Amino acid sequence: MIDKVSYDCEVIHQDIVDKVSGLMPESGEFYQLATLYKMFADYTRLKVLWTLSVNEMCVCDLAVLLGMTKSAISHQLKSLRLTNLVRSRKEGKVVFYSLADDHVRDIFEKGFEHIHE
Amino acid sequence: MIDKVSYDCEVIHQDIVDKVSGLMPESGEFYQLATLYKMFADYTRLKVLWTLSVNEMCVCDLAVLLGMTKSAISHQLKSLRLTNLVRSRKEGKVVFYSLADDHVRDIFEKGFEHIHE
DNA sequence: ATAACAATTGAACATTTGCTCAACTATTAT
DNA sequence: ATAATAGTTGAGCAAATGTTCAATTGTTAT
Repeated sequence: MIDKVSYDCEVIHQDIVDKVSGLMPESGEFYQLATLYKMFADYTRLKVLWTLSVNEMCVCDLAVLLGMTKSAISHQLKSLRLTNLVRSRKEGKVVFYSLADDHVRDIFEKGFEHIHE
Repeated sequence: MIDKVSYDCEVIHQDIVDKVSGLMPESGEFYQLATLYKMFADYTRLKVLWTLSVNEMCVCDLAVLLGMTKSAISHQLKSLRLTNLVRSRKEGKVVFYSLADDHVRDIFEKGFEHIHE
């Protein structure tokens, strides 16, 4: 959480550095943001998120659909739950997962726009 | 690059799985997307990208601004170059980096929206 | 009670990742 | 030519990450 302070050169363009420096969000914001994008940065989690953006789904169905074990899926779902991207509801033995809100869909949209450019 | 095919259960809700399965993008799309989001998923790269979204900047200034060595920054810039998120122009000894296009800004916007919800 | 199945969990392991360090290239100034 | 500085690069290393495996919980059916 602490920014490193060692560097190996002097500023070349002080005006630009000062300008950007004055606008920079605090480091906590960057940590939160990095944590959010980390959830999208793994192949498996990405497919889980995309799937849930289409339909709520239980762990078992996700596992079959994505060709993984329930355990692997469950571990990833836990990460997604802890970062508040998905929520779950239990119905008997079955746990259904769905997106926590619509931001995920927005983020996907921008991502697809970029790779389809 | 090859999807695993082992899983440890049977589909429970065939209708849902079929529906989602029919809409699912091919795996290459997910790989591209994960690669894109990976660039946003690291604290340092995220700050580099944010900085460049404000102003073009040289390696040395980035290093001082972010409190890192030129080497560390240069390695990250290489990743960002290889994924086509930034481009560079050389002016004498100095190399200036800037965003390759506006998608980065869009993706940031959605990310900030989410963490500020 | 017992069996069966959905889901979760923690430890172990292999892979990936980001930084450091030292060596190197390229450009400019003396 | 030589020195100084901006930037790049590859190897090495420590930390983080994703999957597997085995054990466990919770719920339903017999």
